[in-house]
Amino acid sequence: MKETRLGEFEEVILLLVGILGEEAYAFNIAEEFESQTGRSVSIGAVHSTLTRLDDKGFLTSKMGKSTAERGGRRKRIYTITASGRRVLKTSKDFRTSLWSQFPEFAMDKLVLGS
Amino acid sequence: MKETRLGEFEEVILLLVGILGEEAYAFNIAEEFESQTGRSVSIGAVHSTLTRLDDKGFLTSKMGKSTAERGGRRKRIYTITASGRRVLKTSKDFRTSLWSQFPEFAMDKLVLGS
DNA sequence: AGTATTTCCTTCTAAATCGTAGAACAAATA
DNA sequence: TATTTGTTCTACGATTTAGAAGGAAATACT
Repeated sequence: MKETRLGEFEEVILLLVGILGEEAYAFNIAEEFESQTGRSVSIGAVHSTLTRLDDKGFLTSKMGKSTAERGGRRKRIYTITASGRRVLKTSKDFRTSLWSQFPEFAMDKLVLGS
Repeated sequence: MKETRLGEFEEVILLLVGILGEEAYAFNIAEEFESQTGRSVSIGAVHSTLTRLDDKGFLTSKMGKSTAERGGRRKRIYTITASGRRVLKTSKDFRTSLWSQFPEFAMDKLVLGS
């Protein structure tokens, strides 16, 4: 429950949990990660990070219902906490501030998504 | 010279080097870091990160002249490389993309610096 | 002038936390 | 029971963090 720092991988995973909403469970997160970054991750990496994020209080989890698809095992669904949102926001604001001070990126503010 | 991943602290330090320009030497970077983040860093942390960033080819360094102030020892000035710029840009674009997908942050795009 | 002291800054050493991979295990359907 | 979806456990390398040790230039002191 100690609010420590957020590593780079941790931050991405936390954001992905926020983006995926009800679909935020390890396997899915790993797939989303790969499709968004193009780089591959091991499922173990995602799981241990999720656990660490949970320990820090940035997210909580609950077991979901098992679905009716073949092998559809019960999933552990993760949800971002208020504390998690806060740390993400802080991180975002900080980076935005830094970028705006770096001459080369300063004007990128207006060219989002290019 | 292997272009590996960029940790969260590494990214901030690299950005700070870009922002500080000719004044980018360890001590100064550490001070700038503290004033911008409010969190304290040990000088050793900065130095080892700078060295690692150098190894990865994201920045280079050269010894500067000693200044005329008391104790004004020669500084090692760091400069960001093209590869460093590239990795920062990639990281920035990636984060921007993720944030825009997180409902809660999606519209923050227009409210920079708040 | 010559030496000690202070200040600014880097290098080295060590330890804790984060990031990564993959094997082992569990539950549901066919 | 075989296959598929998923989680939990075990380990190790890389990043992050701290602080001690060392070194050079400017100032203070005799």
